[in-house]
Amino acid sequence: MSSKKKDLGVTPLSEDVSAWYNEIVFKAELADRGPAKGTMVIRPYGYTMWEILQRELDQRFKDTGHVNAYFPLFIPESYLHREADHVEGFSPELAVVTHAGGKELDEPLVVRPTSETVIGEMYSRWISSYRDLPVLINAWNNVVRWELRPRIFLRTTEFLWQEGHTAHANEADAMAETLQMLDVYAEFASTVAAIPMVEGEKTPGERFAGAVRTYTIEGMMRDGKALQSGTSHYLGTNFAKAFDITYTDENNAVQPVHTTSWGMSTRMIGAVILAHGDDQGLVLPPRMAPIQIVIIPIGRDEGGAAALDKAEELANELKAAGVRVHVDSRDASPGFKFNDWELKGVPLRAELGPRDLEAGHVLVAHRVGELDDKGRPVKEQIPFAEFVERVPTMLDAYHQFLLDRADAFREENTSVVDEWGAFADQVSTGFALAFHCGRPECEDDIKAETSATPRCIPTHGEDADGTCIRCDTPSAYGKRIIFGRAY
RNA sequence: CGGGCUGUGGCGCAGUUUGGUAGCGCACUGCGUUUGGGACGCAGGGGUCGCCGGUUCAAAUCCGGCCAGCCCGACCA
Repeated sequence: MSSKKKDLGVTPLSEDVSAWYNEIVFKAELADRGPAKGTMVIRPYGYTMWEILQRELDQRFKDTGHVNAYFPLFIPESYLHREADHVEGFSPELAVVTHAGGKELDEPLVVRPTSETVIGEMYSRWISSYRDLPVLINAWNNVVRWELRPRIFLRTTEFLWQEGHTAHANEADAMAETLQMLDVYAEFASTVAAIPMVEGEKTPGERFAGAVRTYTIEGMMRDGKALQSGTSHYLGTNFAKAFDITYTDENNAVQPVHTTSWGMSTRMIGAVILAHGDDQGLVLPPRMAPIQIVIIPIGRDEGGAAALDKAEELANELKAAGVRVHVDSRDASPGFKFNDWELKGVPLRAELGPRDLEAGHVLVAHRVGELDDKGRPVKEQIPFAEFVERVPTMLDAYHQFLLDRADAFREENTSVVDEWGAFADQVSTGFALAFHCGRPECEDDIKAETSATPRCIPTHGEDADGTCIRCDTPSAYGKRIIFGRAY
C-alpha cells in the first residue's frame, strides 16, 4: 500500500516542499519545462487559471478607470540607459538582440524586462497639457529577465504579466494611484485567490530600480516563506526627467509628470499552489479553479449509463448557473478518478452511482474539509432538487474556509521578536515582526546570518519605537517591519 | 555565476564498483473480465543508456570535455 501510494502519488508537501512543488506542477498538468533554459510551457489547466486571473484583474483595472494598450517587445538599448538606477538594476538580466535579418544591428535591441522606458518615450509624445492627465494605461504582455535560478511560475526567464503605467500632474495624485492599485491587488488576492496579503512598503534596499517608493503585497506560503505577489511603484519624476515627459499646467508653467507602475505576474499562480496545497496535491480556491466541481458517474451497463445521463443533465444545469463543471466519463475506476481530481485540486466532487440515482441524491465531498474515520473526505447527500442551487453556496463557503485557514496559518507563524536568537528561530518557520535601523548593510548582514530579508514595512502596522533587532541602533520606520525568508 | 548531487523507454528506478549483445514497476496499445477510494488476466509496442570525443577486440559501465536538471548561496515579478 505505502509503496504503491508512493509510486502513484507525489512527494508529501510536509516532507519536501521543493520536490512537492516541482512534481505537482507537472503531474497536475499546470505547466511543463520549455526546451530553452528557464522557459515554461503553460498547459491548458494552468493557462485557464491565468485567464481567470486576467479576467478578474482586468475588470478591476477597468473599474478604476484604466484602459489597455500594447507596447513593443523590442526596445533600443540606449533607452534603458536613460534612467541610471533603472539600467543598473536590470542590465544583469537583459536579453539583447544584436543580429537580425542576417546582419548585425546598428543598435542592439533589448527584449523588454519591463516597459517603463518605451512607455516613457511614448508618454512624452502624448502628453503636453494638464488636460491630458492623468494617463491610465495597462498592458498585458510577456517580459524577459535572464534568471540564474529559474523555477516554474515563481521565476522564469520569460513570464506573463500585466504592467500598469500611469502619469499624473503631481505627487499626491500619483501616490493615490500607487496605493489604490496595491489595494486592488490585495483585494484580488483575498477575494479570488483566497490568499491574505500583507500590504506594505519595501525598504530602500528592496526597491524597484528607478522607483522612489515601492509597495508590495506579501503572502505566506505553506512552508512559512514569503512570496512577493504584486508590486506597485511610485516613480516620482525619475522617468519624466529621463524621457522628458512634461506638461504645461494651468499657469502656463512646464512641469514634469509623476508616474507610477504596477504589476502582477504568472508568479501569482505559484502563490496559489504554494499557499493552499497539501500532501494530496493541489488545493485550488474555487474562484480560480478551472473546474469548480467534478461529477463522477459510477457503475456500468444500464446503471452506469443512467448515472452518466443524470450527471450530464445536472452538469448542464450547473453550467447555466455559471458554475465551471466537468463530468468525468473516462473509462477508469472511481477510486482512480477521486485521487486524480484531488491531485488537481478541484474544490468539490460529486459522486453519482446507481444507489444515489435510486435515492435521488448526489454525494458531495470537499477537497479540503472534514474527514471520516477512514481519513477520507466526509460525503454529504444532496437531493437532486437542491443540488444546482446549493453548489454556488458551497463554493463560496469553501472559498471562505480556505481564506480563513490561510489567515490563521499566517497568524500562527508570525511573531513579534525583540531578541536576536528568537529572531533567527522565527524566520526559519515564518514571519518576524521586528525593529530595524534601516541601513542596507545591516539588512545584508541579517540576510547573511539568517537568509531572511525585510519583506515590507506593513501599511497597517502599529506605530512603535525600539532599537534594531541586529545592531541595536534606533528603529528607522516608526513601527516594526516584517522579516522572512522569501521565494 | 560559485559549492554539492543527478542524467538509463512517457514517469520512477536497478544495472556502473569488477567493461561482454539493456532490465523492473507504473504508464501506453489490443482483446476479455471489472467499476461506491489508485481493478485484473492474456498478448503487444516503445530506449543510438544527456551530448561529443578518447581508451579497448568490446563501453550504460573506464577517461576527458560539454550540456541539462535539482538542492544550497548571490540576483529577482
